[in-house]
Amino acid sequence: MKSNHVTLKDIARILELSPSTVSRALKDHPDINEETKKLVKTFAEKVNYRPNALALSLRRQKTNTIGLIIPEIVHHFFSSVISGIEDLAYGEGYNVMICQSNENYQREVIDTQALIDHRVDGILVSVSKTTRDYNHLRNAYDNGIPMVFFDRIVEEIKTDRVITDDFQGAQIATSHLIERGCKNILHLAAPQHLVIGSRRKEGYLKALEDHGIKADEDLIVKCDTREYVFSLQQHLMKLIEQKHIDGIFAVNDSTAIATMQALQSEGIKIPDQIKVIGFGDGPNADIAYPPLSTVEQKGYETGREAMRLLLQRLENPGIEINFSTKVLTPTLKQRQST
Amino acid sequence: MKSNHVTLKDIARILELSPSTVSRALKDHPDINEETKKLVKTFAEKVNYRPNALALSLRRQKTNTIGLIIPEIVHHFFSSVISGIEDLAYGEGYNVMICQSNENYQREVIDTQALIDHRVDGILVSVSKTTRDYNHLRNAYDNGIPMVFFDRIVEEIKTDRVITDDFQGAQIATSHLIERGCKNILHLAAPQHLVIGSRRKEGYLKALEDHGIKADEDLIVKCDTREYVFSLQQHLMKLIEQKHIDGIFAVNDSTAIATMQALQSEGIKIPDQIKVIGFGDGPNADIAYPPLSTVEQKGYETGREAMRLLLQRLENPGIEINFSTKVLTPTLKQRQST
DNA sequence: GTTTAAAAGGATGTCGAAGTCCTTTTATGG
DNA sequence: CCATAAAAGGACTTCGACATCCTTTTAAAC
Repeated sequence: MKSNHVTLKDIARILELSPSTVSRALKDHPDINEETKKLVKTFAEKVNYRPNALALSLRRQKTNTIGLIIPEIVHHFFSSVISGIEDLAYGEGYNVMICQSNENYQREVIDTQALIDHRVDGILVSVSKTTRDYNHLRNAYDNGIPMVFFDRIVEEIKTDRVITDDFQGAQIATSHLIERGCKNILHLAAPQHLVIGSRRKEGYLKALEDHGIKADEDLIVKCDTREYVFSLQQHLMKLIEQKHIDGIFAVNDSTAIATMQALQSEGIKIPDQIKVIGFGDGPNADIAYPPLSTVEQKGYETGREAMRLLLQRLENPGIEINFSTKVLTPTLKQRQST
Repeated sequence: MKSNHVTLKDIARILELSPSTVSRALKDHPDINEETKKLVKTFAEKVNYRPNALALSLRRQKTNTIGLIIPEIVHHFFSSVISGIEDLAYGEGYNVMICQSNENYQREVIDTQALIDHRVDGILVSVSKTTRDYNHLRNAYDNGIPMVFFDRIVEEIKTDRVITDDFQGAQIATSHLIERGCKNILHLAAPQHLVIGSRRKEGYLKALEDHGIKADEDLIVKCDTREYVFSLQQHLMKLIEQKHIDGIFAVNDSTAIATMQALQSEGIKIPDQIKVIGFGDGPNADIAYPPLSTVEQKGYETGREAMRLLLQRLENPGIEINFSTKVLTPTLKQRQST
């Protein structure tokens, strides 16, 4: 069993024509006789001829492939992004080459290089958490490959971007808790060196301020994973009792869900005694008990927008378009936890 | 900003050498003087020269890319599979081209064709639920592209396979329910034209038989998605009442979880009144209320094994190796729903 | 009967890399 | 001093598709 792809030359040899003629017959070139065209087309169909994409790309200097660098496919947000990108890309005749950095800087560098080596027409990137140096991306950029950053952007590199308004999202979430009657709201926060960490905290503080509630530094706890919640369980319980916590805004859904589970194991009723809200709206929110209210982060739209911005550049080569930043506003998705 | 990739010819022109010399200098060919080599290498490094992967693939008749066709990336099982595949592939110098069929036959056909067009060296496939015709895959096969099926295999095409022992998994799950005291066990099944659908049903039946319980065709309901559960809710409730159902084995976790939610909304206590077990063990099982007992399906291992089988063929071209089927045995993961 | 052009198709070069073959220069042996 | 070979590097070809340029045949025009 060996590779046996049919080429133009093969067809030409068998039909006793020149490769040029076969090529033109297949693309309805006026110089070719109708009879000949029919003959060639019928035969090509019969032997299942398909032009070699590599040869085409090499010749055309265009691969019709775009590269995607993404931290982790397992996260629902990112897999939704992929769908958004693909749906648009496919429609326009582009393929997507997906690379998973696994939140690993080294891998991200290798992936970027692989995409450049394959001469992708454009790159969509969401950088890994561990990436501090951006030379690999700048390199792609310098090679003239259009790039669009989404979600985890690199501020140092000026290009198109698609981001979620984390500040406003957090504000919406916190305001919602306040409107549902919460007075003492705990915020489980992400590390402050991450943009989402600080922005979401700021939104939380802004909402408190807007409603005339004094912020309390003790009510902001660094805790952004499921495991973290359980290891802090004792501490959190003490805090809840001392501060009469009646609402919790967690920086992401899985932390929010773990928190609900921890509280329930201590006999606390949700939402009656404490209301909980998350951020992100993956499918977990629906599965949790009670279903989790959260702020919906639009993965599919993020992908679509990023691809749209990229296509704009690819379809208008040579035309200078000012870089734009698309900000998506997350929306409240109320369920039974608030 | 235009594409400005450096080529061998560019380097040759600037250094006033021939392209051949530059090519050989870069690969340490003995015919080239050390001085020249150093000159070329230094310069190549400086201008960030990277060979064009397209040109290389065309010349070598090998792309070092393998194609992956997968139903839906959002599913935890499949994204784990991807990780398993990538970890092995990267190490061996292969890139992975991921295509998502979205459980859509048409898309799967297009994806397969795209992979063939790109002349991937091999293909890993898990077929979509809606695929009934396998000509697109047979086509790839006839083109001499090695294939490995995983999880959702096609029995008609003889090639390497990696599957989970669905029969045994279902048997383990059902036996577990019986051992926990269930007498009337409902099975929410996948379509029977899917191998996982029929095998899991058979495992369920075998477990009943082993424990001397008579099977009842009415207790096998085709229902394999979250949405399906809610649309069948009335019907299921009637069935549960009439048949005194005390245990449910769902063909996958999300169906199991949705079922628990549906039952709970009708006031039924889990596991006290009805015990529920799923299949797959994604991260959702831990989040569900109560945490879902399930049969652990090994996504990462599945991907690794599939890639391993494919590599075996790619690294031994021309050598005939008998097709093998690797069967992974799932294990019981008991939580609080049983 | 010759000019002219349209119709139909072939030959050649290009994209980028690299293997095969060929040429030039220099050194060594007899 | 010539023969021979090693050292160093260039020319040519190939992978597959296709665009550009070139050739042949035939029919129309004068």
